[in-house]
Amino acid sequence: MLRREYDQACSVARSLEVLGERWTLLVIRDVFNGKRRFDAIQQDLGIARNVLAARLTRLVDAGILEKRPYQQRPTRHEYFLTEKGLDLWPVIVAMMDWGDRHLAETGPPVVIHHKDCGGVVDGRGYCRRCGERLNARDAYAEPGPGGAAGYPSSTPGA
Amino acid sequence: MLRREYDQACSVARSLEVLGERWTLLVIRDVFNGKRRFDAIQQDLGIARNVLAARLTRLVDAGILEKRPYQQRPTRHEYFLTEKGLDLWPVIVAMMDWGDRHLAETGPPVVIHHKDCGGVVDGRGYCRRCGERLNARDAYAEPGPGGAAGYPSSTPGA
DNA sequence: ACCCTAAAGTTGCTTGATGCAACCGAGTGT
DNA sequence: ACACTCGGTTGCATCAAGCAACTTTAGGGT
Repeated sequence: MLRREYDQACSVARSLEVLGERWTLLVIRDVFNGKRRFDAIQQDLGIARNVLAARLTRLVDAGILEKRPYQQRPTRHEYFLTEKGLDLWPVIVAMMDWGDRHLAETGPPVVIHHKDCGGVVDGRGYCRRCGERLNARDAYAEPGPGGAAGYPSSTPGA
Repeated sequence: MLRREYDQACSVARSLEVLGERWTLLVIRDVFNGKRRFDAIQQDLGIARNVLAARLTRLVDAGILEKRPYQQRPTRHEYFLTEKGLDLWPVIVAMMDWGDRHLAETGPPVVIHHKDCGGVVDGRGYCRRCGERLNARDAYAEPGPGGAAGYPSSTPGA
């Protein structure tokens, strides 16, 4: 990105300075869906490896992801969402809902469910069945009628 | 953008194919805030004119903005949000809320209010005072304690 | 010993999107 | 006649993204 900053007194602009680069939100979505390792994300997105490395370090620097070693010698790490990262859940949900309603012809490829009651989650992050207002930890994703592969019933790890 | 498509069966990815380019969401935010003309948006964002032209035609093609002439000879137009564009309001609200909570040190630069009761709108697009679930037409933006210039009490035109 | 595989990147080169400034065309103001 | 406005378009330079090859530290097979 040429000039990374948008220089605006606006929280949308400030958010986009961190999230607005190509691939960034899809990387975050993958981590939400339980893909925590470099190669898993790289293969899922088909993103260039150098670009993925740049995005991950930037997200770690921004406090959105956390890098944790899961083995030594050789050291291998996984990426987890921090609280700040988990707070992005409503953004992802709102964007998914908009795409479901305006871009998906064959129905939603992915449906989000409420863990406690199994109800479907709406575009504002509320459970359609019990009406509860949810956060990232209260929900899980599953393939929908639009047919998405690679969507395990994953929970956002923290 | 090199490969515009992310090629994923996911509504987040499909939404980002339209919205994910640099500047696009800020252009939409400006139209939400009543900036409907080319030069108004260009001066507010400091975006290159050719890039703004490209974004606007793409957003019109995508059915998010609508181009309407407001005078003849010479023909001048304004850009308005369509229903599809107005439906992006929850995305903007969620992103603004995240930035307010995690990036704004001096308080929110902009606060969204409920037209009917004047209450403040939360990150899910609900009125904190009367509890109503709101849409774009129910709300207006005003400068907040974080100090944002150029935020008239504007309503999203349609 | 030797070869293959794996994870998590790094390096170098090419391609394409962005930034900048200048220009254009139709009409208005003085 | 001249400058000015709005809504762009054109040309060129720069920087980010894409791609493939390479690296490091290990384990497994023969």
